[in-house]
Amino acid sequence: MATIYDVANAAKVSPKTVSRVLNGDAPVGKKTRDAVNAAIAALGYVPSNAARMMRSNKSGLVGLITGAISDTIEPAQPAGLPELLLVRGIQQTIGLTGKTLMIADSGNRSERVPELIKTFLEHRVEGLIYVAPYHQNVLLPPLPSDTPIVLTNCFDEIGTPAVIPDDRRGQHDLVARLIAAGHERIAYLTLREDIVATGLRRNGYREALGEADIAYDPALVQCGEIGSPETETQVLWTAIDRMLNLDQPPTVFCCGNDRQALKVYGILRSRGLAVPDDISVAGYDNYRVIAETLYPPLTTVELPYTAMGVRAAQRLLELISGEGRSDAGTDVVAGPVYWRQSVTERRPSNVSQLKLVRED
Amino acid sequence: MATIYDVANAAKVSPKTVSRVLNGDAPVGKKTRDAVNAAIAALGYVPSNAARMMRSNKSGLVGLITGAISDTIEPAQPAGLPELLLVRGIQQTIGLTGKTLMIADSGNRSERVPELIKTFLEHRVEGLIYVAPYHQNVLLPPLPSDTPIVLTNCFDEIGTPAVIPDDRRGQHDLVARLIAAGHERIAYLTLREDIVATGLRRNGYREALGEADIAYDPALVQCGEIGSPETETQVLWTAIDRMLNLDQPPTVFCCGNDRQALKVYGILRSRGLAVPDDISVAGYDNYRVIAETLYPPLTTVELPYTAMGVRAAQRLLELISGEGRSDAGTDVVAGPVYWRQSVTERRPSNVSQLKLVRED
DNA sequence: TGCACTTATGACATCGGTGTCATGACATCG
DNA sequence: CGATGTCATGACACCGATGTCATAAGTGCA
Repeated sequence: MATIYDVANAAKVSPKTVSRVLNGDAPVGKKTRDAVNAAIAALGYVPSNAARMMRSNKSGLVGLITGAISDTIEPAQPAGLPELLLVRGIQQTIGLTGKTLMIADSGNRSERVPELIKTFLEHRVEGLIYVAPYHQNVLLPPLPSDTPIVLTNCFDEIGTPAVIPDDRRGQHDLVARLIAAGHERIAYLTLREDIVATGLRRNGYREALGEADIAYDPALVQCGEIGSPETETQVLWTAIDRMLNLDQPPTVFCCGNDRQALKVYGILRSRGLAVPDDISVAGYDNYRVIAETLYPPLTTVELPYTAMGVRAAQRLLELISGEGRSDAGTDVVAGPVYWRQSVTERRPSNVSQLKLVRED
Repeated sequence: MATIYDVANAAKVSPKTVSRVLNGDAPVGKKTRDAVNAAIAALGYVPSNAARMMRSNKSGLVGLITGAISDTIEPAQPAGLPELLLVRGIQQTIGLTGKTLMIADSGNRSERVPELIKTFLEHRVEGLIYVAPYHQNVLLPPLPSDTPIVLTNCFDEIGTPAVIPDDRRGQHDLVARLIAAGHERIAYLTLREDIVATGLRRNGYREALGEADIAYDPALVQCGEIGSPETETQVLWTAIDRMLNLDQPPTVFCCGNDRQALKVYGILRSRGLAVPDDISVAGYDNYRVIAETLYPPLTTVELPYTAMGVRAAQRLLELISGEGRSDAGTDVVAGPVYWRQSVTERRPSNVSQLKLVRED
């Protein structure tokens, strides 16, 4: 690969003059400049970032650590793709600044993370972003204090800058919207109990009910994701069955995610129930391939991965430029409700009538 | 950030000795080594890759150019995620070698590609991988001859090393399997005419029919993806309708991809047809979130993105190490058929009976 | 015409590592 | 006991850019 000296020789000038042409930091005579540019083109010269970095100490690199790309060789969950939207948002934002994103993958084995961080530090990245595959609590090894880091889709307990989804508000807004559409018996099929989102979303669900003076009925809240993936359909089937046989059965099923909603569509139809004429269904995530493609399209809440990625990258850029504060804490990002045809609009007027009837 | 000189001073040795401890390229006395390691730990020293690279000319970097991460700000296609499995396969394979992957994103605007290539060359990447979001023909700007490149999910007409999916064989194997299961009237809802895969897959479809001496019936092959995304459901509905009203209606619908199959499930059920009892459905891609979650689970062919990513990375590594040949042409990767409950097994014995009946 | 000033260019040191070669201290062997 | 070889270590140059400073040529103004 040609160097700046080769170019200087070919153009019969000093290396420093070539440098000036490249960076435009001092005026260069037109004839000289043309000769240099001609030499650069003829030799196919591309300046070396490494040499440049040695003097400037600016690498122009941002490191991204994720388990999202290859969680395992054969991912247990068939989902596990949407969180790549986070990477998309980050890449878009970082790319705009002219910096280059380096991606490393922990394969979701946290013991590999320190090694990846070391590689990034060797490349003198200006900042780091850590992306978790789902909303969770993490604990990362300490970093040198001059390298900022932003956690994305996760948080820790020492106040590291973080960007997480607003699970409580998402579920709240969806349920509030269902209530506005006239639903009162709102079933909720949750995700596994041990994930952070489940608790937050149930809070949102209860909050929305409370605001509408609807009593919380534990019989309407069941986990739809117990046990192994193989038994999942059976678990769902049983939970749905139980709820449909209640004295006051639900008029709508809220699902833990759109994938679960897809399963619920199939189960309900196998029982001869039409969506939404006999029963409404709502999801979570706005996983578009499912939500928009399902027939009828699925009402759901956006899990705002792309927006979170953008926000995380912005925060990191602020930290790098010195504007941001590393103690500014956690950003919570909410996503909108997408109202589609999987939920019926019952008339609000009917709602009050129903209430009256029931109060008789 | 501490340098090797700081460490040398702290350990009271020469920088070269520190270098030897780091790289183990020459024996170092135990006491000296311990002192050096202590100094490294105390100062939090991390060697600079840039400085290292200046002498060694080995960057340890591989560049990946893709439009797959952010095709546009608001992707027109709600799909556009599975091709990230390519990135996953590449990352896995590159990561094993200790090299670091740099990712840049063209945002699917090809005019940005030269700029991205330049950035990578400045970082002196050892090789490049270009990933297309779907199987297509591309034309990249020329590269310096000492930087190898592998095209993935695309190819060009000048014989650049490439890895593409075996669309013909995938569709062939699926149809052959359907025939083995006793199906003869096999409908085929294709993707858009202008994409490479459509032609190849139709060849595979015809080939499989030919091998079983089943006549090709153009009435059974219709494009399911004409016009805008909004009208897609309508187009599908019409195509399905037309085929179901044939004198000899199909017993199975092959879809252009799993997403289309998901739509077809909904349409068939709305017409009161049960899958698979009344009519069978097959997809393409093995997009697991859909194929495994659909009820009943979907028979489909794998579009072997992860395997292709692995293969592409392997080929690049061979080229970098000098083993591979840059004129070895195009690798075609086939994926297996996933046989699930969306297709009925008709008895082969019945098939011959049916044939007899028809020949009467 | 001479002096101050700008413009265009080059010489040289420097960034942080590593390759090459030299050197001093021991160990081994005839 | 001296010659030879091995081991541990250091001095120094070099990789390819760029910052600093010096200098030569040209420009404006008194």
